[in-house]
Amino acid sequence: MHGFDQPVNVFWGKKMSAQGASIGNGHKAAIREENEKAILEAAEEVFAEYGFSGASTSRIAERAGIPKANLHYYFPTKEELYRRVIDNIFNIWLEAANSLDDSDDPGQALTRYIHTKMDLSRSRPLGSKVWANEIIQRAPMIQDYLEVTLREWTDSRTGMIQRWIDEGKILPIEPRYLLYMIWATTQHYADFGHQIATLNEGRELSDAQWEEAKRTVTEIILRGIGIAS
Amino acid sequence: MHGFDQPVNVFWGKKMSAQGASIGNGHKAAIREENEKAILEAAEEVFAEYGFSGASTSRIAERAGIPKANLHYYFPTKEELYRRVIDNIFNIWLEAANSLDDSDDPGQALTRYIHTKMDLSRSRPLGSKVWANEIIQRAPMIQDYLEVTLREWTDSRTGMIQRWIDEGKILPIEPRYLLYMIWATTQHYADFGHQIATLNEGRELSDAQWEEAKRTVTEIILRGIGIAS
DNA sequence: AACATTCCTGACCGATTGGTCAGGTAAATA
DNA sequence: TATTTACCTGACCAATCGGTCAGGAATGTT
Repeated sequence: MHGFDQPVNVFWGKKMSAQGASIGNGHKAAIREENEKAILEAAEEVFAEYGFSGASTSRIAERAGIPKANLHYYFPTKEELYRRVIDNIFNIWLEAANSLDDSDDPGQALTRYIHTKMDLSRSRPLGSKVWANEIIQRAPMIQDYLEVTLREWTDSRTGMIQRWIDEGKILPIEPRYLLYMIWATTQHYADFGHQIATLNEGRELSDAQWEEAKRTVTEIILRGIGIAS
Repeated sequence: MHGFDQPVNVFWGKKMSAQGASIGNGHKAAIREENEKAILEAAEEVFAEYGFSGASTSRIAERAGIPKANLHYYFPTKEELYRRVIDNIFNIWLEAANSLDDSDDPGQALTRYIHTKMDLSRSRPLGSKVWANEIIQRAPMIQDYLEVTLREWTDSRTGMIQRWIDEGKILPIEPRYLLYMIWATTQHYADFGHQIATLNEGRELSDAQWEEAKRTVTEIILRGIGIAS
């Protein structure tokens, strides 16, 4: 993977070629920041594709362009690195979750939420895949997230939806299964993006196709719960 | 994992304890059938949870209750075993796919298809998970299935849906995205079953809850494309 | 210039990986 | 009963795994 038996001061040259040009200011803190970012990005890619057990630290290091030992300098264990990746993903998820609130009517609120989730599936598909892998594996690392944060959020939103039903704003359906449907449908475009691309003559959805998908999903769900469009 | 340094003819005793009582007729063919079945079941479990790269043959053998060497006697390579598992899953998927046909009106056809897919998610969640893992990993093993069989099936069904639209039986939506929505929503109950159970106070959905989920999903989708219910 | 701190990495470790093989046992055939 | 065939498995293999470590290089501080 790397050369060996080379003279010692080739290190400098190797470092440059491995890490690329520096970003500007020469602080140590900047080096740290830069390397941690590269590692976290590579880790998200590899964890998304292979899951926690299937991912190898050497593969992550390779994709980040650094030796494995250097990866372990910044992130002592694979688990620690994985937790950092999961943390980032969950925070992004939380942000999207906030877009579903009670500030306006059901149609606007749900449209905004569905669009936010769809956009997230396009801009950050890796996060969704890491999450999917984690759930498929029965959430060995994030069970606490599910039991606390996600449960509280879900309870509050099902309550909100139930109020919409009680006020006659939407048809009576079980709120939980509406939420699951929105999650499933929007995240499908990230998790199953490869299948969708394959069925699209091997190409990723174009901007226009993406907009049409968003529109179709939103229309079916809103009309499905009795909101005219 | 297994004992060692034991007298040779303990083999008999070990074999019995490892494989349990024989199923009846003592054909060699029966032994083969029985062992292959046990291995395939264990493999589906482990591949579902860890994906291809994350799964280990020793773990599969352990779960099947046989030594790893015996697993490799029946399935020489991990890849071969994986292909057999994938084959089984795809055949089941094909069976479900046949339930979406043109023999009756859109409402009945789609209701039957959604129910079949939902039932499959409950009875065979592992298959769905193996498939999900494979797609997330960009389908290294089943790309041919996607490009040929799945593509042909999808093209024929989108054509059928488009005809329904042209005949004014359902509202004009892009057929592809309707299919994706059905796949996403129904398979979500298998792939994300752990998350759903966690949000259900840690319990799997009861029979009644399952029926309500099916009803909710079907209602929203049918109403969403303009079929009254 | 001297020193301290942080960054960096080849070489290495024990454990586990997918897979092999010699040599055994059990069943089918003759 | 003798022989062929299929089944079974402990022990082993090279490769890879996650992780360590000694020690050199680069940077920051004085």
